[in-house]
Amino acid sequence: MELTNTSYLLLGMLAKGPKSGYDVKRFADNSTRFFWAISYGQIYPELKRLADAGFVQPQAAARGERERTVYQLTRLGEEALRDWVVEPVVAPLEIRDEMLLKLFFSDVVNDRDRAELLERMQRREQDMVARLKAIEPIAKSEGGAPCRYTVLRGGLGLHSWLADFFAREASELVGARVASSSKEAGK
Amino acid sequence: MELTNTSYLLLGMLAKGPKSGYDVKRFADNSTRFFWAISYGQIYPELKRLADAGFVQPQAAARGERERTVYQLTRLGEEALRDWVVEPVVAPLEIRDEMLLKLFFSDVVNDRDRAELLERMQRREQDMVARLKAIEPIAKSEGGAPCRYTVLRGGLGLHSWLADFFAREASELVGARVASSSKEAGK
DNA sequence: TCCTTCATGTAACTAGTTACATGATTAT
DNA sequence: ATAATCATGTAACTAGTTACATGAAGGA
Repeated sequence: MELTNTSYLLLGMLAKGPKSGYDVKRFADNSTRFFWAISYGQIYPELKRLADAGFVQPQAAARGERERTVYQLTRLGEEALRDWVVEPVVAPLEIRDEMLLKLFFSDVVNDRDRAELLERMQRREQDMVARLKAIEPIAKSEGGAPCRYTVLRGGLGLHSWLADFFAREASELVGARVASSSKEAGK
Repeated sequence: MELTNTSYLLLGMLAKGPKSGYDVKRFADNSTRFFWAISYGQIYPELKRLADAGFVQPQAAARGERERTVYQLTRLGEEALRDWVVEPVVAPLEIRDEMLLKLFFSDVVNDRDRAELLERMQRREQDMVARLKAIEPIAKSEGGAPCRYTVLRGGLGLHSWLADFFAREASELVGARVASSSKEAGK
């Protein structure tokens, strides 16, 4: 069976202890989703595939009347995960950003509109920094998983840098606009 | 007709002058592809759709026997592009990174393997910086399109920051390993 | 009582990539 | 010669999202 990165995401999640599909989603939304998003439409079918192939072991774990299945990583799953982590491939960091695309083409609008776009982008990054900071204490305290914290600090630094960059570019534009309009006024 | 971000990418490209599908791809691979990749499988059908809807105007532009169609932005296309750029939506910056995913789960491997992963990630970012630097002179000299250069500087700063971060993390790991092994030796 | 969270799932859809085919032109 | 680039296209595929359905449990 062919394992995709999304499969390994699931294996990795289960390496931290048995989880239901719901648990995985909840945890992923506070961690991996910032560099590898995942939806229920992938999680549930993929957990079944992984179970069929013996990488994970399903266990009934109902709470009262409410059904619940948790999956536990098998020996095979552990090995597959480790093999994947150490496999020396170099994959690109992929970025998709509609706002950056707008910025790239924003020569077709005036400075004021471009400055507003930059300010929106700055705010977006600030918001992201705030979100990441909110989960920092949890990530920090997670014993036995220092990597989560490392990755979080990376994201924090990255988005902080971007916030600064957009702020700088925006204020430069506004500054230039003020300067030229005062020149206009001085004429 | 519903326009997607990919449609606007094409309109934006044509705003810089009439281009064939091939031209668009070539230009995109040196610019937008770092934050919005695009393939022929999207370009050619989408150019036709845009032409049908009147956003672009196809023109036969064969070179010798070799067929060639260039597309020119229409008034309608220009307006659609401008409207899209100024439309005040806040979209997230999406990242997908297999290596970061590996790093996140790398608690399951030893320090040495993790350090190697970090070094590979550092090299990847360095390579990206080199690639971006190679196109810097072109982007800088492009008269009338300062935004391309702005975005490029952003990418350059971003990947430089990441290269430093991974280098720092890697050397910290290696340092700790050396320190602990010398402690072992000192016993 | 009603809202939120817990919990599982799938069908339909959208976006995007890969791999291929075809053939002219230009550079080595 | 022949390799690289120019140029257009599509069919098949893969990945991933969205929207929906169902219903129990727990807290306000």
